[in-house]
Amino acid sequence: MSAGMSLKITTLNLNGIRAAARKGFFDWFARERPDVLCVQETKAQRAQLDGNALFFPEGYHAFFHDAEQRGYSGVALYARQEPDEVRTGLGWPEIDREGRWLEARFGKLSVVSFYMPSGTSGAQRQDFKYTFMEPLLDHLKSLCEAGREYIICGDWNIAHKPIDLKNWRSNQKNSGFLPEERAWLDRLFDEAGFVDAFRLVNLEAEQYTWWSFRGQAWDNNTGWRIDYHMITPGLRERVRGAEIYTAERFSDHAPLTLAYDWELQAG
DNA sequence: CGTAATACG
Repeated sequence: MSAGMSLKITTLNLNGIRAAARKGFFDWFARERPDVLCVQETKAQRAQLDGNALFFPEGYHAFFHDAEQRGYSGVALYARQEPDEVRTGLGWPEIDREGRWLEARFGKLSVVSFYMPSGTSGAQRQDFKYTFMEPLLDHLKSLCEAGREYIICGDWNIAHKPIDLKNWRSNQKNSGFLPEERAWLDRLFDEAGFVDAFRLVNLEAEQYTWWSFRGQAWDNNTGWRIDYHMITPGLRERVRGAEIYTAERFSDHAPLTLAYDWELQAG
């Protein structure tokens, strides 16, 4: 019987870390104080943030994996405890130059900030997404089998089931809810063994994490659940609370926080 | 419609 500590982890696609900061995101972060914060779409280079204390909050170690292209993509991770090791990228140049993967290792637990390519801008980017998904599934399988526990947080850019978006009927031919993408998530769960930690503890409808800026999507709650904590099966029994924070709006996504019954090992 | 640079989501 282990009465472990609670580990609180938040993920959020910021749609620009500087814009999110102007909207008060770092005030929320300071109030909420998760143990680990995973963010995506920083849309900034490290050099554009250096020297601004806002982006380096007291009590946190900050790590960045920027895209080569200015103002584009990029992920980051903030941790109260210093990780034993940080790995940026997957070792795949096509993906790594877009800054989409950052892993922090704490003992036998890894926390990843991940940003799946979007296919919404056209066929070329959808092909890029599919071309990446194929080897990624094998890679995720190997992670699941490696004897470590993983919490892969981020914007996966795929809604899994009709319950995960408002207008599922009209979106079946749109990127993010294509049958092939949904089947890939099925394989992530059924073959690789990953678990959608939020869905494990919350079975309600209309639990969205993204709303288009266009029209009145936010006001009408016309959303999609495309941000996830994907966890290895060993963590299944350790998921405690789950919350999507919508009281304030820092970007087109909402912060997704889960608590785990887990104590980080001292480095 | 929004971020951040003239593309991408």
